[in-house]
Amino acid sequence: MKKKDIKILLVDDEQDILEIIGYNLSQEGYQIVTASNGKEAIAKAKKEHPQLIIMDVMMPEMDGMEACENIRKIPELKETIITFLTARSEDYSQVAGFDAGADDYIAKPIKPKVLVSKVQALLRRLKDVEGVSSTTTLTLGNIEINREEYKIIKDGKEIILPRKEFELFYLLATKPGKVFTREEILDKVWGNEVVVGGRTIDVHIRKLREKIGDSFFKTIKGVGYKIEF
Amino acid sequence: MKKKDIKILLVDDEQDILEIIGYNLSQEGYQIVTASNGKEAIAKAKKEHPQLIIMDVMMPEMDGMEACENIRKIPELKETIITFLTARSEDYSQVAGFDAGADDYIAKPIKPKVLVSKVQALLRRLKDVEGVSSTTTLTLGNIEINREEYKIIKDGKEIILPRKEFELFYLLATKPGKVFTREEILDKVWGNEVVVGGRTIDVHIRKLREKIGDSFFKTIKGVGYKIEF
DNA sequence: CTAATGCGTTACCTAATTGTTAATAGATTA
DNA sequence: TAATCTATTAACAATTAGGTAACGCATTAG
Repeated sequence: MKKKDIKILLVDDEQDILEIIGYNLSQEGYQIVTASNGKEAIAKAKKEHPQLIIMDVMMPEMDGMEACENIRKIPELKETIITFLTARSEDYSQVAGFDAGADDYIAKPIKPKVLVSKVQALLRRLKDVEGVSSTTTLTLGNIEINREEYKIIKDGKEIILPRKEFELFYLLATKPGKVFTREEILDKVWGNEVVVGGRTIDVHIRKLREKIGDSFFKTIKGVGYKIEF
Repeated sequence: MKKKDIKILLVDDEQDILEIIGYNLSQEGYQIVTASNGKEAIAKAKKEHPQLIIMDVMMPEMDGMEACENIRKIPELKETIITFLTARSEDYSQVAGFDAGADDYIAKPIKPKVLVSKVQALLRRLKDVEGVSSTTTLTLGNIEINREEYKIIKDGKEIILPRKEFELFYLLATKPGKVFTREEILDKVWGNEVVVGGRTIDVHIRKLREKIGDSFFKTIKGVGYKIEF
């Protein structure tokens, strides 16, 4: 999905904030729709079907929480990402927003640049959904890989892997059967600038074999490794 | 909250009254539980967690006042509305009832219709609390988190947490199992421009481990923390 | 057949990360 | 205003992850 196809609904009772945030986001290429209270927000959300709603918590007429609850009840907007804007002082209410169905919250004041990168991060979630890996978990045979919880479950047993091991395993698991060359692995797991010795990958593979099971990992000599289920 | 999810505990030593009131309220769709004396009332209250208790003042074994005081001492029942049934003559006891922790009283005899509307009015109070400020408590296993009072109840014991600790705990508890990265935690609990030292999160986690129990908190090295029940 | 190459394995070292405690300044409350 | 209580930091301890060296084994090219 291209940026210009993405519609963002901004809801705040302060005109200034709508303008500042709106300006910055539209500079990035997003389509911006605004509303200045909860009721208006619901109406616009219904009409415009935005992918993302950024909403102040404290507003006249109908506050953000209530509006959020209402929006969540609209079937077409189930997939919409809702994030709150909250003043830093009222911090506990931030967390409270989740009950109302919010996906995230952002503390005010926020620098435009930070906001933009936050929005991008939030929308990435959306993209993923439309792309390939809709779920956070990847299931392969009797093994379940949960990116969110950073663990894998094999035959119901939970195995927690250190970062690098997890990433290596995850990489291989994204395309079972595909052979990943050493170069490819280094590139994706270690990053392209890091230089490590020649035995590093082997050692990590070994640890995975130990923890997950030898049989899953296949060495293709002179080429690299692959995973098989 | 729907009517059928609302549980009302009726306490009176006269079987007739239990039946009449119980019938009328269950016709309205409420769930009814009964007890015929104070002791039984406490036991049932503990077990059933009613939202509303309607209790006669004069009863054998243990009277309403005493039962009320006892019920008020049970943390999980802090939110329960207790109302007394009193004979019109003994009006002084009405006032006394508030000391015991009662929220209201109803004069006997009362016509069923009047009673029903009273009950509805009382429950509206409850609804408001749960509606506007969204759910007050989050329950996870044997731990109940009460956002309004910045405290948690574990195995019936109340633990009061300072703000930051509470927020951190609450954040983790919103998604048990999910690993929250340090970045994420800082972002949500401390806010996006606050800069704190590297050990701050650890220290807070440590305090939580101390107060709530070590076993709930899991460190994923190189990634972050998560909570498990 | 033998050397060369590539991979597997183990043990170990170091750097990074987290745990713990105590001290201090800032908030809050009585 | 004094008396707590909180949040944060600093300093140091403990732990763990990541990486490497060294060596062994297997395969293969010559």
